[in-house]
Amino acid sequence: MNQGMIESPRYILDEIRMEAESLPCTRGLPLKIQSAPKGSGAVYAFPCFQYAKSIGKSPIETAEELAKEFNEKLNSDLHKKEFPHSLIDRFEALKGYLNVFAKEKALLARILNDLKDYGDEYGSYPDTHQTIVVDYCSPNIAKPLSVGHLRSTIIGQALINILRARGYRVEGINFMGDWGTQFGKLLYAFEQWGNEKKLAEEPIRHLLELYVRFHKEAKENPALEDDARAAFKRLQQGGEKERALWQRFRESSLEAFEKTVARLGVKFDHNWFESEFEERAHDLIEELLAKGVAEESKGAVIIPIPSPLEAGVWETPLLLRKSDGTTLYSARDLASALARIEDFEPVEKLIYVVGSEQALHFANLAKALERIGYPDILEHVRFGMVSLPTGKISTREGRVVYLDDLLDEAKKRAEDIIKEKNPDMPEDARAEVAKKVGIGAVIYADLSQDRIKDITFDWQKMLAFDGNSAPYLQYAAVRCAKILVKAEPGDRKRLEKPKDADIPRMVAEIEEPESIELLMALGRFPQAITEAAQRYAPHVLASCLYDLAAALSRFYTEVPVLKAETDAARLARLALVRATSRVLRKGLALLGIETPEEM
RNA sequence: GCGCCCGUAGCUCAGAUGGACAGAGCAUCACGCUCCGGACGUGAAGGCCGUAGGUUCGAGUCCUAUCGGGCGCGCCA
Repeated sequence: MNQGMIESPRYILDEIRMEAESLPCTRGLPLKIQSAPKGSGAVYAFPCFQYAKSIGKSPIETAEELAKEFNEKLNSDLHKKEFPHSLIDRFEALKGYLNVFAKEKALLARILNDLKDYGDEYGSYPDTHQTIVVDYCSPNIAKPLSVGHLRSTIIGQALINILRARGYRVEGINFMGDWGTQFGKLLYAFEQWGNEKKLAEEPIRHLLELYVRFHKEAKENPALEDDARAAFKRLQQGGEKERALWQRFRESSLEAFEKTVARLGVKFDHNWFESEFEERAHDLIEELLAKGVAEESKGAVIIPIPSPLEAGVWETPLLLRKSDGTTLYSARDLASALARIEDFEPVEKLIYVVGSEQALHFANLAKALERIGYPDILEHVRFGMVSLPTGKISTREGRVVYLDDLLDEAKKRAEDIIKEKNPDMPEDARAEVAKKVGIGAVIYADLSQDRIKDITFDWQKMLAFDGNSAPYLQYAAVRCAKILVKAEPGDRKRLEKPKDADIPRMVAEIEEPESIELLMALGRFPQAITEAAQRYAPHVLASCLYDLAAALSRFYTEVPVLKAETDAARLARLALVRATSRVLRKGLALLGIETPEEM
């Protein structure tokens, strides 16, 4: 969505890129800039193959010629006037690539400077004045949160945080499924087998029991389905008894959901209910019929979807209203989408963090919105299915892992490890740390990989505590914190109130490859936020943080901080450690993961 | 039957918009604390990127077939 957006660069790497791209000689040439590979020493590169071909020369020769020309331009008075604080040192040709080298010390100084100036805001971007509405979690009442909803919730929350850091105004909506024929089933089931006391004490478990029992009995006796439909009809028509009971299902469920989700650090901006769009859906259907967007078909109301390939061929339509006159989920979803557009006007995007299995529904919803006048507004941020080693998750058949159980187990395993690694930690502190580490591990296990892939649920993997895992990142942050705690008060004061003059002195001290690599890893953080936001891909941020933690671990073993040879070196390294600590914490927080002080 | 998604090291995964030798973690083997916490670091081994064609100066990435797995396909949500 940000592609082509012109913004003044806020961070150093973007600035270098802009400078390289705006050299007079690149204008008009078919040169695309890209990041240079890691060990090359360059920051950016222009591949010259295509251009070389167009002028009929070898890429190697072309790159060499361009390097010569670019270097001349770089040293010209014109360029120096346009970029008085130029950050590009030189261009070098290598194997058909034109590599852009930054002035290393200036680059390092700028990163340190950005870190100092922005403090905790480092990596964040200014307000874009654009609003994005994110639909996530969105469970069905009467079903407990299973590990499937875990994905929507943690991906959604991470995206919300990342988009906000990128400067978007975000409204997060939890859209509760509290309407539809299934509530007829529950109403009927409660009348038959319900237990008042259980409903008050354990609403979700009880509703699930009723749901499962209904389906079991309905298998033997299909007539129950009719009873359920009748019960739902009474609810729709405002039957007092049904209304009251349904209201109780709703309230107790929402309360339970919010409690569970709070354990993941998630709090919804808005709780919307599907049932509240029933009336609007009816009105909308009439309006769309009148406009000719919707039409009747076999007694139902649909929005026809033409095939993009063949004229006259129709694909599965978006079904709005059943032949019995009741609205369908699609209609309520469409009405709610329009409500979002109105309530939060102007809206840039409506994002739905929902599993891939609903791809068709959202593709059709997007086409419907397009016909109503909102093209390109809906974005289905899909993710793969979670299955269990024993097979597909099935609430009806009791094949589920509940979110609460998973989080309990995560905490327990983390506690065992803390007991082993850090036996002196007092018990109450241990419980608190175990919560952050265990739940962090669960969140990271999901967010560290591309969301599109299916996941087979695996305790081992969910609760990985070493290697590329949340605890590894948290551990790196904890090591930083420990160094800072042990630093002399005088040093800490200098770090708190740095002077501009400190920075050149620090840069002069940053010489070891581990230190430079660490600082460069810090420099890449802002770009990771941009890319993660553009692609709706939290794993881009996760992998940037992993690289940073790995750089810190190498730095930690190779470069002494408190026992540095000189005062100046110690201060410079302390500044690196402090910045790393902050960035790791912030990055993890964006993913929805807390960092303990010790572990 | 049609449509969408996935297939990269023994296992779990990065490699978006085609580009410089395909990278991590786990597991395996070998190393490393007189020094800020070893939930760590260093190294080794491990790959015809499912298969076959094609486009391109260049393909893990794009196209076409094909195999394997997942999901979906009008009155559920």
